[in-house]
Amino acid sequence: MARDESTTATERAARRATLTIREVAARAGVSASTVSRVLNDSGYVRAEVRARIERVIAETGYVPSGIATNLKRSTSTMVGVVIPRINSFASSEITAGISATLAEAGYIPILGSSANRPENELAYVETFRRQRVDGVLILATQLTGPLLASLTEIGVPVVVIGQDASASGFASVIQDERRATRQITDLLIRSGHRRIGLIGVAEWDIQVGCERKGGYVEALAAAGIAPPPSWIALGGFDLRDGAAGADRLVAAPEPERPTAILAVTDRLAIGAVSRLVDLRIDVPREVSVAGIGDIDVAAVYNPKLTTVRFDYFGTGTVAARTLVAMLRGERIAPAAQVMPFELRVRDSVADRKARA
Amino acid sequence: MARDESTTATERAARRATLTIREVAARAGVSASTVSRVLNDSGYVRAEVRARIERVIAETGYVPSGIATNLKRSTSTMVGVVIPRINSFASSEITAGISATLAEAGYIPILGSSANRPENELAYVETFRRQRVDGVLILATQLTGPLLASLTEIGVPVVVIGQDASASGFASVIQDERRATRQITDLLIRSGHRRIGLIGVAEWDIQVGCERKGGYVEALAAAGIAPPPSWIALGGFDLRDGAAGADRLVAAPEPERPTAILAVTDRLAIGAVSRLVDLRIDVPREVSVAGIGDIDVAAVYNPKLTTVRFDYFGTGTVAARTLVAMLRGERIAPAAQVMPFELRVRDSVADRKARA
DNA sequence: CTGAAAGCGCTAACAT
DNA sequence: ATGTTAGCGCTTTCAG
Repeated sequence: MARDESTTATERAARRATLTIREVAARAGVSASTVSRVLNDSGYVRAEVRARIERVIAETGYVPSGIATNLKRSTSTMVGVVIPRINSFASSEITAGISATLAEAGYIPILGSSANRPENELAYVETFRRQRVDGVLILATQLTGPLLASLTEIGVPVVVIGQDASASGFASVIQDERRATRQITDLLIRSGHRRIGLIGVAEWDIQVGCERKGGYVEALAAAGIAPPPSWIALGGFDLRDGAAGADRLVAAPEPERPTAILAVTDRLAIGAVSRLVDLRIDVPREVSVAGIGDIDVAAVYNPKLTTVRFDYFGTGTVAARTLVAMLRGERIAPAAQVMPFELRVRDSVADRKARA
Repeated sequence: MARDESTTATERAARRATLTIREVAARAGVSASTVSRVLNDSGYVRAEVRARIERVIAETGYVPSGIATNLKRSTSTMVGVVIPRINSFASSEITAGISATLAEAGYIPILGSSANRPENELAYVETFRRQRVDGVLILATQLTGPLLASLTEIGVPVVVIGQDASASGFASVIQDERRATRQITDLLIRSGHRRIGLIGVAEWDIQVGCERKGGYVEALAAAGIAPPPSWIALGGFDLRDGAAGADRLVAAPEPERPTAILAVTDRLAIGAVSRLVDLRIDVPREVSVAGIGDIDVAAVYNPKLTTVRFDYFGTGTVAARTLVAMLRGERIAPAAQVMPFELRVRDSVADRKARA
């Protein structure tokens, strides 16, 4: 690819002005409509003429303007996707699932990564509305009133991920956070633990903050256990927050010091284990740790992490498929589809009954 | 938000047909041009008239069509982003950096996740071209001839990430893969290791497959070491590939069995360590392991992984900033910007000299 | 300060 | 089988 080094690729290309369908038509000696017909393979075109047009297209490298087509057809083949943080395991898996499904159906995702700021989420939805996307997929931190209003007024199909917005009229794809958390907490209880700490996150996060904590509390309550405040450490989503949580829980006064810790996220669990190891506290012999999510490294962490698996990629796939169905005109009830989950019992939880 | 449950949010919204600027103008008793002026805050509009128009806009919830604006102005405020696999640590960090920077500059990313398929990469670039994006950011698996041609012909600014395409006239943002790998290999050598195995990936991947392997070979050569085939295990990017690689290297005949393993990726390193642990081989006492990349869990893995840190988020930021500068008309030379890296010495590599 | 007119690049009746 | 015409919804001279 040796070239004139004094110009950039971009400069070279810029010299060739972008062709229009009319210019292609002129060069082929036909009208624009005929070119349009071969472009869209619609209507009748004599084989000879079609060949001539195709040759001109090939020679000139003409690419029709999607913008003009969109304006004319009043569709855009674009789907707006709002994600809180693209650089997290769950979000990126969901996005991958969405992207694959959308691509297959001929739609292209335009992405808004909101950095967990509700105001950004609203701003992206507004942007999508201007850009006249054909549909919206949203994984929102918080479904605030204005956001819901904007989603309603946008006037195109919307699928909400992660939160049940069916009461507001939106098809939703959700995880059963509460039940999953309850089951993993039950597992800890069944393993003979009674003093079970929680490393959680702030409660403005509906799923992870509220639902998961709720599941934990419910499971304990069902076993007749009422967790004292010293068992609960709330913070952010960072690995460090996991470490800080471990510090806090382990510092509880001896009679109530937890023998097991449930972290609402695998990352938090890993942060916690790492800190416990630093503290020379053996996991799981002295303290058991369980996570939630089953991120990829959970299975190869040392010790291998006991957790509950959510199928994030599948969640993205299901949401995108639902949207595509709506886009095709199928009438989808505004109900919530609940994704399945699965306990993954590995090595980070010890059975106290066996020892007792 | 109690509502009539028999209709979806979408259906309710669909009843309101989308307004046009002309309808807004009619309601405000002015012409479309005047509405356009207030929309874009251009030219003069009497305060009273402006207020009237703004009221109509607020009441009707009118949102101008970005598509029409784009067609008229022949820009799109959209930037095409091609990424091999959105659901990987490095890619998602890069994308996050891109997304944040682009948002700040008023551009919105449209995303193509190519699943590591060169043909998809080309297809996305073609799609971007049709959609008349204002610029392209591409992290390609392979910069094939057709891809390069397409990027040249697209006629808008392009920044290539991860590979030096400056010879083809493209501004590029790259990591110094070879030098980084060479340095971490040197670290292993300085720690007293002579038999150093490599867990690598197939060589169609330029950066990770070729460059990193090259750095490893160079460092060994400089130390007068010629790695026999039994030291090199090539595979994919998966955690399992790391485990498989560990199996292979550890099975080398005793006199040449590696005392240290360099995995070209932290994930591979973690997969390898996990397998070694299963095999009851102590890391780092019996076998040292180092990775490359410094993914977030590297610092909290058990043992903490010695690796080299690349700033992926920053890479995305720099690439996006470069593109934005080009978009603003600055003349950017088609050169490669090399991102810095940093050795991260932690606990997974043992010093053999100390013991000897 | 405001309106009329032209047109961005394409498609889709409607003619022929 | 092909061309003509009339816009899609907006912006932007150019007049007034």
